[in-house]
Amino acid sequence: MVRYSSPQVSHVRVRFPPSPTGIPHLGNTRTALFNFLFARHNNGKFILRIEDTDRSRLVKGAEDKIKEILNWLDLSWDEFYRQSERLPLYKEKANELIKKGVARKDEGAVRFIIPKGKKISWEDAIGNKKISFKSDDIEDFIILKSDGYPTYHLASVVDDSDMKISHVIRGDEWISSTPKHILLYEALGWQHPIFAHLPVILGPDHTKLSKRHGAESVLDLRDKGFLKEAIINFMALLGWNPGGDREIMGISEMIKLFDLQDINTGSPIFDIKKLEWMNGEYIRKTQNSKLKSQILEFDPKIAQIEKFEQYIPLAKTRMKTLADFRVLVENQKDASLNERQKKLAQELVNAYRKLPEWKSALISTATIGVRDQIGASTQDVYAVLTGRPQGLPFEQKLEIQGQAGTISWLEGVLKR
RNA sequence: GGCGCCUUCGUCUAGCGGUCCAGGACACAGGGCUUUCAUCCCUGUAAUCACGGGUUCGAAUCCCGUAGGCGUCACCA
Repeated sequence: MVRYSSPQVSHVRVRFPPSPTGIPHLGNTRTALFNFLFARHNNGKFILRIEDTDRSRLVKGAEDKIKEILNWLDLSWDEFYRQSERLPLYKEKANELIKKGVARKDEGAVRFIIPKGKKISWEDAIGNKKISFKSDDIEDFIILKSDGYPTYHLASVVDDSDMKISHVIRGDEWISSTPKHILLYEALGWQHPIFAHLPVILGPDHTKLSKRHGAESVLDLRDKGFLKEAIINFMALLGWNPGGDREIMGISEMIKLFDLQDINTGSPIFDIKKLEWMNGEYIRKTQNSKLKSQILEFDPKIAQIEKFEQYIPLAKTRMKTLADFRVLVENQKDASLNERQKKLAQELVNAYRKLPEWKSALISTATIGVRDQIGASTQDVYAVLTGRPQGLPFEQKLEIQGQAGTISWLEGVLKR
């Protein structure tokens, strides 16, 4: 089936509105990604809005972390707002609602009055379905707290209108709040934006993502050695399918293909195995020079390993994450050897000393010769040479490591 | 419990009434390549399309129920 890019929607303005009460997890970050993709696909604006209206739950540094995540992933925003700086606007609207008789004072707070016997419905852009609620099932709710700050409901409606948000793309845990928002839009005489409620990502235990699931934020994944390109690609494909069998896709390709119509209605489950595979795919297709800087950025101390960059082509096909590089390149110093392996080490030292030239072909024949002469196995060779049962192709690794370095390593092994 | 959303291999998904006794990817198993481990290549296991009723010549695809899962019922977002 031939697929075409979906047509552009005009005047698209979307927002990502995290509350600075913690570090966004993968699910929240994917919501940001989808908003970003939608904005860029339609040549619209992507707005970052900090929803800091709950003073008691503010976490210091959270806002910086949110920005760090978006910046690292290159999800750049076009406009920035902070709700705590817009208090007069919310207060004004709350008062307007009181004057209209649709809100009332309640112990220092302001409560919105739900009209009776109304049916509230909207067409949701995810799954193209109509969702409806009865107003009688909803209770009067607070819109302005006694500390003068608005609740999410009032603030988001006022801001989305003020900022001319065209599409509200958010997690589907907001579905049951949406009728409240629609009622507010109506009471204020405004038209509501298009709603798109994304199924949330679940953990392996089929419940909401949480700390228990390990890698809960993109920053944690980054610290484990995952590449942003892989994370973005993986997150995008959780719940979104651009059609066909395409899996490995760059951000520009995603922007070209993104369409709310292609987002699934069911909740996907986060499976780190697939992310690991995808990360490996990205590592393999990254240019060596770029991989070098990524490894250095991830683990600056790698620079202390002599000629480390020469190992990159060898390590590339054996890495799932950037963290794997060190393990591949560095020998295991405290491995214990049996008698046969010690003998192998001794004979190897003798053989290596006699080599006229330190080249992989010569290293290889010498090593295999000793191995067979002693009756050792290839696993023994790796155990002796690296301290691990397997590793980078030894003759190439040894050539890079150098004759002197290799011999002193083996002598160290023999002293244990 | 009320209200709402969801339901195709273990997982991500394709599928929009016939070409599907359901295709791809990850994971897993076996094989090839190979001086290790990988990469790469091939093969395989795995979904009676949650279940039960309809509609139709024909349903994974449409309709209705049931079950299960998830979400939400705060002066949190």
